[in-house]
Order: sequence, then structure tokens, then C-alpha cells
Amino acid sequence: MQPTKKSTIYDIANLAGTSGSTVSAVLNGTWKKRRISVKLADRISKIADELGYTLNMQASALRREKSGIIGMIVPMYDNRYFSSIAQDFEQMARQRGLFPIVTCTRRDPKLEMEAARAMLSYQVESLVCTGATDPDCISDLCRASGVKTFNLDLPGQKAPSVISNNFEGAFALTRSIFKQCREAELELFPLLFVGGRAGDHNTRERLRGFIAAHEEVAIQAKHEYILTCGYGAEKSADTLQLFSETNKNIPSGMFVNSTITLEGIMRWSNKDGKHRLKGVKLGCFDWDPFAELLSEHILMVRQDVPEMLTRLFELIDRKSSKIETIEIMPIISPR
Amino acid sequence: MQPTKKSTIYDIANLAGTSGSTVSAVLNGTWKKRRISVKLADRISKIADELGYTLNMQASALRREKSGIIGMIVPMYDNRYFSSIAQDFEQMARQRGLFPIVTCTRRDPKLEMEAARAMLSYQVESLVCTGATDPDCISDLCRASGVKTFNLDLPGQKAPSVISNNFEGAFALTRSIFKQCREAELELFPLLFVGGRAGDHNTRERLRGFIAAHEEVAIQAKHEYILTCGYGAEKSADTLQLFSETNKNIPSGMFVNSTITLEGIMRWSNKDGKHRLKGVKLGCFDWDPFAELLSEHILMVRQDVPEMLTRLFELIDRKSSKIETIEIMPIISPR
DNA sequence: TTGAAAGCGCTAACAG
DNA sequence: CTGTTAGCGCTTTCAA
Repeated sequence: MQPTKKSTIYDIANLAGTSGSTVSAVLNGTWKKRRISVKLADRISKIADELGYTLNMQASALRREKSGIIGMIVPMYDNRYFSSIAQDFEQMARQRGLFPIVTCTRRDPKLEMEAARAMLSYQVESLVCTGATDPDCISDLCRASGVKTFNLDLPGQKAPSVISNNFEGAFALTRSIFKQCREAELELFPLLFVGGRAGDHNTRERLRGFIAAHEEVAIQAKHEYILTCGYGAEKSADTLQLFSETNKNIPSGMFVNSTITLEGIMRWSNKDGKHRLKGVKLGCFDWDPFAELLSEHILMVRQDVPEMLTRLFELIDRKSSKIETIEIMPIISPR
Repeated sequence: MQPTKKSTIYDIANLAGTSGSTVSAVLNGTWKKRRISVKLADRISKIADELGYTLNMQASALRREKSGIIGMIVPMYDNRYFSSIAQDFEQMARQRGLFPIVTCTRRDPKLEMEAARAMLSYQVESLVCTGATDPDCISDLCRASGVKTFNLDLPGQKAPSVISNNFEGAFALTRSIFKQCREAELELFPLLFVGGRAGDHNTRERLRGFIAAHEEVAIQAKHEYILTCGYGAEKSADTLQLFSETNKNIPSGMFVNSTITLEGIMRWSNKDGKHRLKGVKLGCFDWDPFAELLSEHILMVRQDVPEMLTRLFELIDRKSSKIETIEIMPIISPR
């Protein structure tokens, strides 16, 4: 029950009747080089165990000028895409003997910069920016400290990036929505596009794919049907409400730009026990297991997180600083 | 493009023609005590800015014997409960000027201990264990280093704990399932209980509530209907498949112990385009926005994360080490 | 086979 | 008002 203080290598050295440097060598495995007797090594290890000794990484890192920390910034945890990014990132970092620090910045540019600064203070060896508002700004900040950055899920001009192939994914998804319509023997018509920020790269690319798929079937995408109302369930619900008030009927096909947008849409659809979107074919650029079960008319694009992280760590492992953008094809589900 | 090295207070001191301690004082705000001239202070700050200086927290922490880091261990990120815990925890920690480090340990006891050890190495000032397999073991480890621990979402015998009131929540949820059955003019019958580990505290408490609610309506809960098949979608799907093979019909009411369990159940239910659970009243101890939309027969218990974290930080702020368990009432939704 | 000593970047006590 | 100095816990020569 005693609130023990932390023990140091010198505590151990005293108990073992030896010196700090010997203890250090034994405890960090350098000791084969220094020909320390196995007996001494064992005694030291045993004492360390008994004291519950843990290395002070702050001190160790300070001395070695190497923290062993890798940082990641994500916007949110609360959807399957970012949560699996965080989860898999941690695992892959640990496999490499690195200590992962992930932090979520709520799509808040100020918080993003603050978090990056904090990571630098804690001496991250490299920093991965996922879905940051302004990754280039963070890259600049980090480069000033000699810290490498990498972008995930959105391309930057100042660091190597791994992203989904948003154009192809959106193209395929839109095409599948049309296919569903055709199978339901509906005449083809311009689809609705809901969610995302008009300015951000991913949304722009997805819109390109969305429009290209319209052109493929010789349909003109409608400008007024593109509702890039940001991320957030409330906003998409309100946007759809407004749309339904000004347009007598909602198109029977819809491209939804994220699960959070889908959440708002479905909530609006089911409000007051109605089913406003009954029969409407939905395609969502993002995946969620429950959303997928919501109706047989829902198609989802699942971004290939394991592959994205594999490629990301290839860049990190080889300490690449070549500025390139690697695009990973997402997976359409089902079919 | 030059990979700048990190600058130190001495780089700044040289450029400003002053000493390291003065720079340090200016940069960390201690400088009003030392009556440093505003002019000097300004010059120093300006130079620091130009160099893109960031404090080396490793060194600072080493010297002050205070890291400013608070750690948290969670099992997963990929459900709304744990992801909002992580998200809100980070925010509340930052509000207190602490640097939050959250890591996910995949319900793997070995990884949990390793992660705790790593956190200690990096000098966390306190550690919150959420849903750990053996929090007491971690508490012991940390106490040996003089680091306070706190348990969240499950009670420990060796640290203050904040948990949901699982008994009351489960009791109310079960009661609501019965109510739904009654409203559908079904005769009451023993409900199915699916998911969770028979050994873990939360599941035990929920079972107690489940059984108590049966007793309230003078129904005997059936032993063979309690399927604590662990966490995991696959397992619950398989379990239900097996159950349906050995029992001719599935009870029309079901207590589902987590969203991941629900996921497996729904997937099994909808497999091959069927609706095996059509009309079955479901109650799930956990909340997910899409799951909630899945059917009108689904009730969810939402654990009160903001309140839990508020109470947790009260304990942390006052550095409590009184071993007590604070129970927070979860919220039944809808109604 | 081992120990002494310097120094990583920073802070705080003390001395001007 | 400011600089010197010691030391946080560790690693790493270098000397023995």
C-alpha cells in the first residue's frame, strides 16, 4: 500500500554493489558487448524485478536523442474508418518497437496545430496526419524540427501521402447506384450528392467520379442536387429537410459522402415513424456494419485500411521524404 | 527543404546574447518572478518563433520530475462507447493542461500489461484502465512506481472505479423488452441473453438485472437461454445458429450484451436474404446510432460517458486513492 | 570484466 | 535584472 517512488539504475547498482553503467548495460541488452559476467547480470535483473523497476524513457530518450515515439493525428474516433485506422496503426507501430501516440483533433484546425506542437514537444520521431484540415502547415512545422510527416487519407504537397482512390471509388459506387435503379426498372435520372466539404480534396475527387458516372450513362448531373453540407448528422438532416421542402420529390438515388452524413439522412428519413426514403437507392462512401444492414438498397464503399497502412509504413520504414501520393482502391460492398 | 535540427534554449540564448536560464524563464512563463526586462523577453520570444523552437518535454519533464502525461487503456476504438470515451477523455485531459495518451489493447491481457509498462516508462502521472481484463494487476504494477490508477467501466479492488450501474440498466432494459412484448400482446416468456463473458463483472451484474426483471413478472429465467459467448460478431452469430438448430423456435425477446454481439446477431438474422428475427423484440446493452435505426423493435442502453468521465476526472483532480466504486446510471433509448 | 565521468536539454536555487 | 551551476536518469566513451 506504500506509494513507492520510482527506482533508478543507481538504486539497483547500490543493492547489487555495482555501478550505474553496468546496470544500464545489463538492463538494455548492451551487455554482451561489455563482457559482464552472467552471474552479475542475473543478480541485477533479479533486483530490478523485485523493485519493479521500469526504465525512464524520458531520460533514456534524452540521452540517446531518440524517443521511439510515433505520432498520429485523426479527426475522430467514432466511426469505423478512423477507429480502425487508429487501431491498426497502433498495432503496426508496436510491431516495429515504436510507441504509438494517437490523438483526435475533431476537425478543428487550431487543435490540429496544437496537437502537432505537443507531439513535437514530446519528441515524436515522425508524425502521421490523417484527415487534417491543413496537413501542409503541419508538415512545415515539423520540418522546422527535423521531424518527418506523412499524410493519410488526404494528399499534401509537402509530405508523402497515402489516400483512397476517391475518384475510382466514387465512380464505381455511382455506377452501382445506377445499376440498382435499372434493376428496379426506374428510368435513369440525376442523383443527389449529400455531405462533405466542397473545398476538401476527397469530396472534390468523389464529385468528379460521381459526375463521370453520370456522363457514362449520358445523364447530366444537376448542380442543385449537389449538397456539400459538411460533416455532421444534424447538418445533413437539415439539408435534406430543406431540399424536400423546395423540391416536390427527392430523386430515388443518392450518393452519401460519409457515414455521419448517412446517419443524419436516415434519422431524418425515419423521423415521426415515417419512411421518407423508402425505395431510394443509397450509396455511401464509407462503411459501417450496422448501416449496411439498414436496407437492401444500401451500397457502401469500404476504404482498404490495412492496405493503406501497409503502404504508409513502407514509407515510414524507409524514411521516405519523396513527395508522392499513393492511391489505394477502396472496396465496394456488397458485390 | 533543409531538414533542420531541433533548436535548444542555448541556440536562442546565443542569438539573443543572453543565458539559457533566462530563455527558459521567458519561454515557460516563470519570468515575471525573475524581473526580466520586457524588451529582452520580446527579443527572446521572437527568436524562438523564428527558429520554430519547441520545448523538449523529455528534458523538461526529466528535470521537473513531472511529465504532464495522463494515460488511458481501452480495449477497442471501434464502437461508439469506447470511441466516445477516448474522444472525451482526450478533451478533458487537454482542458487540464495534460497530454493524453490513449492506447487500445484488444482485450489482450498480455498487451494490457505491456501497454501499462510502456506508459510507466514514458512517465505517465496517472493511468486510467478502461475495460481491462485484470485492472488490479495493473494497479499493482503502477503502485510500485508511485503512479495512481483509476478504473473505468469495471470495478477494481485496488483503485477508485467509475462504472455504469449495470444492474439497474439491465433491469430497466429487460423490463422494457417485456413491456414491448406485452404491447404486442405476446404472452410473457423467458428471454434469451446473448454475449459477454460469464466471468466478467459487467456481464454478471447485467445478468443479475436480467434475472431480477424476470422475477418481477413471475417468470423463471431459463438457464439454457443464457448464452455468454464472449465478445465478437462471429461468435454470437455461430452461437445463435447453434441455438436455432437445437431449439425449434427462438424466443421473441432477446437481451443483447453489446453492439458487437448485436452485429453478429443481425448478420445471422439477415443471412441469405432472410429475416430470422422478424418481430423479435431486442434490447441491447450499448448504443449505436445505426443499430438504433435498424428496427422499431430495438431498445438500446446508452452508457452516460460524459457523466462517467466527469466523475472520473473529479477523482483524478483530487488525486483520490480511496478505493470506492462510483456507479452511473445509463440511459435507456428510446423512451 | 567493470567503473568514472561527461553530457543529452531543461529548471531552479543561488549568487551576483 | 541576469548568469552560473548543479542535477533530473540515462547512455556511452574511455580508462583501468
